[in-house]
Formats: sequence, C-alpha cells, structure tokens
Amino acid sequence: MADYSKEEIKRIEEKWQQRWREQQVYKTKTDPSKPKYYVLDMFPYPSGAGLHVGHPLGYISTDIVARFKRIKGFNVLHPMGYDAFGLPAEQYAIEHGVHPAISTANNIEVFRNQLDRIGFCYDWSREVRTCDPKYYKWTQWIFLQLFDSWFDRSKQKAERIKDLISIFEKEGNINHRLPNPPTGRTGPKSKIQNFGPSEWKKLSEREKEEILMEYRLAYLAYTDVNWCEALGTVLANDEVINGLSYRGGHPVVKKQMRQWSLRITEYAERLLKGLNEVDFSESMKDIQRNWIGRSEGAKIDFKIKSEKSTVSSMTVFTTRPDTIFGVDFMVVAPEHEMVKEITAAGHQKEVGEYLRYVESRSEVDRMAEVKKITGAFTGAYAVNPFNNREVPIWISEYVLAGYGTGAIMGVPCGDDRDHRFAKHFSIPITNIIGEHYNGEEANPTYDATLSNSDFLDGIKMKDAMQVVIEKLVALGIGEKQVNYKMRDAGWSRQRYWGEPFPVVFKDDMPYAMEEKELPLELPDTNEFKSSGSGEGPLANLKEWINIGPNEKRDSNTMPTHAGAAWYFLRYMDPHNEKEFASREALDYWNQVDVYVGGSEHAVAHLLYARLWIKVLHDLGYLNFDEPFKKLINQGKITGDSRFVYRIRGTHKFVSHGIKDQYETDALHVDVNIVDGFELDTEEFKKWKPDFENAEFILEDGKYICGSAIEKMSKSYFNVINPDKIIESYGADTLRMYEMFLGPIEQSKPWNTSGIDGVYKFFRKLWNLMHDASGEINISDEAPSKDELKVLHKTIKKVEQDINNFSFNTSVSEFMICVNELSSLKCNKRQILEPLVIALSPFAPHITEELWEKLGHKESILNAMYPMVEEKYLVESSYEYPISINGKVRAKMNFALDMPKEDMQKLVLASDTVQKWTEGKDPKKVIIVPGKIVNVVL
RNA sequence: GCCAAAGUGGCGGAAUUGGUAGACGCGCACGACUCAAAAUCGUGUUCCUUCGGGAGUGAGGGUUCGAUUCCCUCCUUUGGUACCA
Repeated sequence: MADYSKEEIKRIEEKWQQRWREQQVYKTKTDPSKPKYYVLDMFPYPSGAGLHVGHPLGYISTDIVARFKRIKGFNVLHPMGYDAFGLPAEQYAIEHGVHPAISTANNIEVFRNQLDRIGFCYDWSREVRTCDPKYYKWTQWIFLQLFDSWFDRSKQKAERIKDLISIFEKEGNINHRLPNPPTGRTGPKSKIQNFGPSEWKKLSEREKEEILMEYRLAYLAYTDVNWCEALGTVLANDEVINGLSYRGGHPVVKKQMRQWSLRITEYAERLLKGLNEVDFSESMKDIQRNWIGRSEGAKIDFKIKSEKSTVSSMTVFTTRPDTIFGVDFMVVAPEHEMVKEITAAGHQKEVGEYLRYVESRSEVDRMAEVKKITGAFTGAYAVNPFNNREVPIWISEYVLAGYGTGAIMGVPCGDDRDHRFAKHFSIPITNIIGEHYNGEEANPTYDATLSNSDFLDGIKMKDAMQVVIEKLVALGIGEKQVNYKMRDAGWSRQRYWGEPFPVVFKDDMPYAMEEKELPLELPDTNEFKSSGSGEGPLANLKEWINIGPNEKRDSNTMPTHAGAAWYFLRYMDPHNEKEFASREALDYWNQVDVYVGGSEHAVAHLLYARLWIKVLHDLGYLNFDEPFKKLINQGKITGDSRFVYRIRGTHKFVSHGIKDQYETDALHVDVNIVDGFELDTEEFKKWKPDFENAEFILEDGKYICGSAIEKMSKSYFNVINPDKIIESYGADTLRMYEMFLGPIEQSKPWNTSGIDGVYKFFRKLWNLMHDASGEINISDEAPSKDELKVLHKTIKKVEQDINNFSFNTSVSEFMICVNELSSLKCNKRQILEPLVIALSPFAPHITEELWEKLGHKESILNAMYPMVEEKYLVESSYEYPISINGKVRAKMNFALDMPKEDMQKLVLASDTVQKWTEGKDPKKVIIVPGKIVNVVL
C-alpha cells in the first residue's frame, strides 16, 4: 500500500498540519500547576523576499526544544511575531507608492504560509506585530516610563521623576549632581548646574523642566545625526558605511538636531555586571563588554598658565596615572569649549586655521586618514602638579570631545599616538621607563620600574598607579575614575514607518501624553518622502503636527529597536488592553529560558532589550532584571553561487576551466539550473531572453560553472526556497537536514548533497514498521536486551544533545539507532513507540502519523518523553584497550569490578604484552578503570 | 592595531574534567538484484607500506605513561571593534 514516497509525505504533512490547526493543539495557557519553559526566536522583519533556507535554521532548533520540553512535562511558551516597522517597507513605499501597512501585511501573509509548511508549533493566538496600534500603545507607554524616570546613582536604579522633584525641594541637587553631559552633545543645555532647595523653588516652570530633562532616562538634546544631503535624510549609524550612505554611496556629514536619546550610559555598569548572570557565549559577552568599553583610570586637574586667566585649570582622564612624570604636553579636542579661552594672541591665527580645517573634514576623510598627524599649539601651558613642570597645550583631532574629559595628558614614551605626535611636532620626550624605551617607538608596558619620576622612582608601574591616585586624592586634584565608551542611544528617526513619540510640545518642551490618550496613532498619508529640512515625513502633515496654538507633536518616530525591546513580554499576555502584560503572566512566564537568533543583533537589540527590562524592573513592574537566561546565536546559511563567463561583447559563454584564454565577464546564474557545477545549457537559454541565442564553449562536453560562497540574496540567484525542498523531500527531511548540517552556531553554505541520507533514514524507519506491502506491521513481543540497549542509549544521548543545543549529533544518534534496529530486524512496539516519541520534536509529521498507526487517538504532543532506564545501559565488563608506551596493541575484556592488581597480572601475562616487552619488566602499568590500560616500558 | 572564535579524510562534520582520532552522513570503489540503467540493499573507504608496521588533527616547541583536548611561539581564516587616552 503506502510507501514513504513523495505522495505519501505530502499527504501526511497536509493531513497533520490541518489537524493541528483545527484542534489548536499549540495553544498555551498560563498554568501555575506546571513548570514553565519559555523558548523564543528573534522575531523576523517580514521582508518582501520571503523565507529562504537560512531563516528556519534557528526556528527549527527552537521548535525542537519547545516540543521536547512539552513532552518532558513543561508548560511551554513558544510564540512568534513580526518586527514590522522598518525602513525597507518605507523605501518600498517611496519607490512603488504602496503603503507600508499594506506591503507589510502582504509580506507577513507570505511568511506565515511558509512557516506553516515547516510544521512549527507556534501559538499563533499570541502573535504580535510591532506596527499594530494595540501593540505600540504599550511601546509608547514604556517610553513614557523612561521619560518619567531618572537614575539614582547612589541606589544604582531608576526612580520616578516626582521623587527627584521632592529631593530637589528638600536639598537641591547636592547629592544628585547632573549626570555627565551625553557624549557628542554640544547644543544648548540647562545653564543652571548646581542648586540648593531655595534656588530650585525660585526657578520658573520652564527652567525646572530643563533641569529635569538633564536627568530623564528618555530625554531630548541636541545630538549629531548622520545627515545625507543627496538623500535629503538622516541615516542610522548602521546605514552609514565608511562615511558613505548604505544606499547610493553618497557622502554623509554630521548635523546637529534636537532628538530623543535614552540615557543607557547610566546603566553601563549594571549592563556589564548583568552579563555575569546570563548564559551567553563568551564571544557574545565579549562583544557587549567591548561595546560598553569600561576603562578604569583617574581624572587629574592641571593648572593652566595662559595670557587670559578666565580658565585656571583643566581636567584630563587617563588610564595611566603612573606615567604622570612622563607628561610632555597636553592635547585638547578641537571642539572643547576651553580652546578659545586659553589660546594666546600670538597663536590665534594658527589655531583658527586648524579649527577650520577640522570642520572641513568629512567623516570619510577622517576614516580614511586616521593615522594622519595634525594639530596646533595654543600658546598656553599646563603645570604638572607634582613637579611644577610646564608643558605646552595643543589641540588635535585625535582627541575626541565625546570621551572622558575631551582632554588628555601626552606621555610619548608610553603611548603610541602621543609618541607619533611628539615626533611629528618635535616635542622633547621624557623617558621614565629606562631601557624599556628605545627612542624609536612608545612602549605601553606595565612592567617597567619608573625613573625620572620623583617620588615614584624605583616603583613598578603597576604599583605606582595606586600611589599616584592616593596622592591626587590627598591633594584634592584628582580621583579614581571609570569611563565607558558606550554612548547614549539616539532614539529619534526622521522616518514615517515607526512609533510616534507620545508627547506634546508646549513652548518647545515635551510633556507626556496621558495613558488614556494612547496609542498616539501613526497618521495615514501617501507622502513618505522626508520633508527635506532634515525632519521626517510626518513634518509634512501640518494638521497632525500642530494641535493647537503653540502645541506640537514630534515629527520623528522611534527606531525599530523600540518595538523589539520588549515584545517578548507582550507574548505573555498579548490581548491585554489594560496593561502591557498582567503581573500574573509576567511573574509566571518570567525570563526567556532560551533565546535564539542571529549574532548581528548582538549589540543593539540585546542591549536595548536588557535596558528596558532593567528599567521596568526598577520601577517595580517585573521581578527579574535580565530578560534572557540563555542566548544562542545561530550561524547564517550562506548561498553557494554559480557563475557563467561571457566573452566580452559576444553571446558566447566559455566553461570555467578554459575561461582564462578569453577576456570574459562573470555573471551570476540561477543555481536552480545548475547541477553541481554543470550548467543545463538548454534551461539557461530559456532562463532570460538575453540568453536565447547563447553559444557555449564546452570542456569535456560539459559547461562547468564557477562558484563562490556569498550571502543568500535574490540578486545573486543563489536563494534556495524551503518550499522547494519541502516539495521534493517533505518538511521533516528539511528540518532534520538543516539540523544535521553542522553546529547551530556555525555559519555554513547551503548544500543539498547530503539530504538523501536524511531521507533514507526516514524511509528505513518507515520500513521498520511496515511490511513489504506497506501495511503497518508491529509486534507486541517482549524486546531483547540488545534492542532495549539500543533504544535507551539513543534516548539518553538525544536528550543530552538537545540540552546542549547539539542537534547535528542527535540526528546522528537517531540514524545509528535505526541502522542498528534494522540489522536486528526489530519491529517491536516497546522499542518503536518510545523511539517515535523521542523523534517527534525533530520530525513532527511522520511521527504523528506513525503514532496514530500505533493505535493512539491523541496527538503525540500529549505523550511523555520516554524515561531512560540506566539498568539497560550498565555494563558488567569492558574491553580495555591495552596500550604499550602510548600505542594501542591489544584489547582484553575484564569485569569492571576486577581489582587493579588482578588486572595487572593478567595484562602482563598476556601474549601480546610478552611479545612487546620481550620478557623485560615494565616500569609501570597505569590502569584507568573503564578507560584504558597503559604499559610503560 | 586590539579583542574573540576557529583550523581534523575527497566533502559536511564527530570525539575535550587528557584515555582506541575520523562517529554519522555525503562522495567514491566493489558486490548483489537487473537484459541494461536508475532506484534499492550489502561491503570497503585517513595516508604511506617491503603487510612487520610507520605517519597523522594548521606549523614548531613544551608538560605527560598518554595531547585534537593543557601551556608557549608562529601562520591562516572568520566575526567584532577601531585615534576611546
């Protein structure tokens, strides 16, 4: 009757997918009687290209885990949704006039169909779309929580703004000074820095708001944006590559705009420490640590000697206070506000010219010439506090205004950049590290013993650090300081297709909208081009923007990170209209137990999500402050492209091996008309009208294509659609094969050459349970010891592999199992039933079918994962490899509980050992129980 | 430049509290079935070999009875980051 044929596979998969849908078997409920498990995929951006075989790689792994945990007795939350706001839909709208809402909905439809065909067990009743007003109402609401909070440094947590106001009323800001101004920010800011309670009370409403803005976790400030004149728009950092726009390659310049930012820098330390609590790969943690960029050092005040006395001192940040006596000059960032104050009359011209030069430099120039040494002397001097030595103050663009204090002390013998600077401008170099400095290049060692260093002479640099810091503190001219590279997160986008900011500007100051007014819906429009002045498309909608005399909305929208920063909470309670999720659901589902997605989101998405969860936790909405317990980064599946070589100016195509004899152009050719490397020349002629009259120069009668591993992309014609694989092999084979390809975290090219092996595995399993005529054929006989051993060995290993996310080896275990059962000709129910259950997470369709054939009425999802019975696995004896001087020469079987002395005697008496030792007594015999016996001569 | 990960047959890859390297799959070779081919099934498959054995996990060194696994130096590849003091 039924063979495991293409037709049968199709019938089985359609049958079960339909049944799952009808019976809603994947619907999940909050059920405190069961332990919970939350398995999450990074939700996709629904692009127009649909799914390719690379997308499901991570989804298959989570699907296996979700199904596995479910049959292990967990209540599993395994949802899916769409990161539906974003630039491509907007770009598509500009080019084709299709509203982003429509194209996005269409794309989601395509995605959903493709996902369903792979047999995923998502609870679709919990689907979220970030562009749905019912969803982004809460994105806006959380944004307002950030707006309404500040970071209390003494408690290291977020608090409400109203608490800050009452602190100000009682004691001013003496205990809560202004946070460091956001790096890179130069625009106007609150003029009042420090104040007492009476001063606070005297301030106007507006002045109070300005000060509060300096504390809010979501705040408005003038910050640099990447302005692209040619595109008439602002670009995100990742849309700028080497100073040029990602689309079109136009020059990009910095431009100041008043924008929203998130004060993520206040959370730098907690974001860093939190990494110790979560199970992310070390390299992932390193990338985040790197990004946060913590560095310990000191800030040191230097007195200034200049013509004008308006500025009497400057502060530098250094990680090497131990090198204080090696300071030969100071460098200040050109943008630093003290520059014009200290510049001597005689140096005005030189400094002015240099400032103009710096201003003229575009990002591209700076990127291209990082090693170029430039600078100007201000004519002012700084005084070393320890030896009163006067050193010149320079300005140079290698010192960044946005990091530390925007000023450094130059120690040429210890720092490479300082050294090159000193050499270039002929500044004399002081050597404080003796022979460690060769006069040619700087040596950033920590190991040298200091000399020329006054009270530090003879002290190791490592130890001098502490000595200097103590002295600085004692003198009141410096202290220990920690700096972070991380910047506050720019949160405004000059775009249409995103969440509007839920604020109203009155007199240019933003005020939060009330919760009952949310969501602030994105207005409908047909005009998606930016307004040209650097504002987003919403600025064109005057009626929407201007809501009253002197009352305006924000024309910007939030970045896509906003919706993605908390979506995993919404899945817990997706239809709640009163809260972003109920406390009950949040407490029950809690952290995401395992989160799977691409490493391209390692920095931005993960940091923002971690930030939002920490803030919500601080404000009392959550009882956990890290969202993801475990993170797996699945590798990308790359495409394996094929090329044909056209002889220039002709329609002749030459085979790869002989192409060098001609002048040719390589053209991508659709991988679907190439068999391995051999081109189907007839199909090629039909592929595109241009090639209708193609002629071929063959080698050995074949046209051989060239190849390259590239990103899977439509334009390279190397995209493999999963539907195509499902068409010929079925979803179960696709799933198993993608898992079998290699470790989930590794990137690899797609290659179908091994897929037959997986298909054969299913057929063998099928044949095990069916007779020659295709009828189910199961025996109720009691299984043998061998059969039980094979089964239990397999389920034990597979269980371990799933827990380790090592799916490629679990597929191998199943193959070994079926091979062994085939050679035992085992068709016994007591073996095959547990095996089918264990296989069900990997191959849900065929296992449901077999499960039904085994006489079960309920879905296999309700089965229990088989218990491993160790008694079938324990061995009483073991065949020991006998190695002589490290080389295995023989094998001998011993009971595992045999005393070592007895084993040693038997080993030494054996023929093989006698032969190799030639009668001599060995030096020693090492016996590792259950492992190996080694005889050392 | 800096940080991290990786380097194993013809190919994808297995094996690490140090214990028989190459599991499993692909490919290839041979055999069975067939008039024949395909499909299927079975056997073999790291390399060299005078058939005793020898070499072998990027290269070189070290620790060890024993190293793919630990340590040092170097090479290559991939990812991250970059004038961050």
